[in-house]
Amino acid sequence: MKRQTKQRDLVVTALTKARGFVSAQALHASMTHSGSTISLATVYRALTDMVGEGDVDSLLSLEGENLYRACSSNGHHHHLMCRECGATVEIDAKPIEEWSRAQAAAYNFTDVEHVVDIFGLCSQCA
Amino acid sequence: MKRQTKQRDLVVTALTKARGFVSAQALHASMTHSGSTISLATVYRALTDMVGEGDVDSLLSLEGENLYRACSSNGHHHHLMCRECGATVEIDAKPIEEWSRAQAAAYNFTDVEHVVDIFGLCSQCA
DNA sequence: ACCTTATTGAGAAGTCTTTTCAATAACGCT
DNA sequence: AGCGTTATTGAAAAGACTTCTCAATAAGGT
Ligand SMILES: [Mn+2]
Ligand SMILES: [Mn+2]
Ligand SMILES: [Zn+2]
Ligand SMILES: [Zn+2]
Repeated sequence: MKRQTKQRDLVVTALTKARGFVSAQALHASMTHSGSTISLATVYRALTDMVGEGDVDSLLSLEGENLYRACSSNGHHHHLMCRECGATVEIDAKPIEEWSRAQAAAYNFTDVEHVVDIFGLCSQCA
Repeated sequence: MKRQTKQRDLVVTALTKARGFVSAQALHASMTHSGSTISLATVYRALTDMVGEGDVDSLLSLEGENLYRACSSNGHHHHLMCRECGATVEIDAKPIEEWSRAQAAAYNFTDVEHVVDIFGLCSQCA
């Protein structure tokens, strides 16, 4: 059975305090800076579990690094993210969903999933 | 000045023969299998250069690996790709471009770029 | 042919992530 | 509260992908 540990709680807290998407390493660094002695491996494990349970969103940065965020929206949605500070806006995109489905159907692709994210500079970082 | 080498030509040839998107490592493996003694580093260098010159498209797989393809379309476009065999369909997405711009503007984001790719199983792999 | 220097091959190194395994601690039970 | 089971942890090793280093090679202009 799944156990509730201090470490997992700390990861949740730290992730919630983060402004936007953060990497596992950045999160671990900030936790360490705050006095925690949690290991990097445990941060990775916690984030991976949370993503699997749907409590946390993840996406690949343009550099191929996994970033994580405790999103407020529950359902499927997309992101507009500042590539400088990580600030993130959650956006619904019904037209995208339709478009994606239509394209897949048109070319007889099944079991489809789409990656749709927008990266830019927020007004503060611009 | 840029020099034309046998190795670069071989990479172009191998990439063109590939059905869809392939990783640098897969491409190198297939070239090696075909008798070439080109080094992996050179394959990476060639692909990186070609992407920079706009002759080759690249995208991040869902696992975070860089994949490459010699696309037929010149301009900006997106991809519907089989996650099993790499087979790829190039798709225009005017509505997506508009939508992307609109979202960025609405939230005062500048210097935006979007990642829009659809992954699934092609009819053969399904 | 010769010279200059961009390019190559081979391996080392870098970065992100997962795995291993012995030690620890969460939680159900008494 | 005490106990036993076993999920979880920390630390280090390993794995995967990519880039870098540097001496040797070869492209291409003269
Ligand atoms: Mn989200
Ligand atoms: Mn393309
Ligand atoms: Zn910003
Ligand atoms: Zn396929």
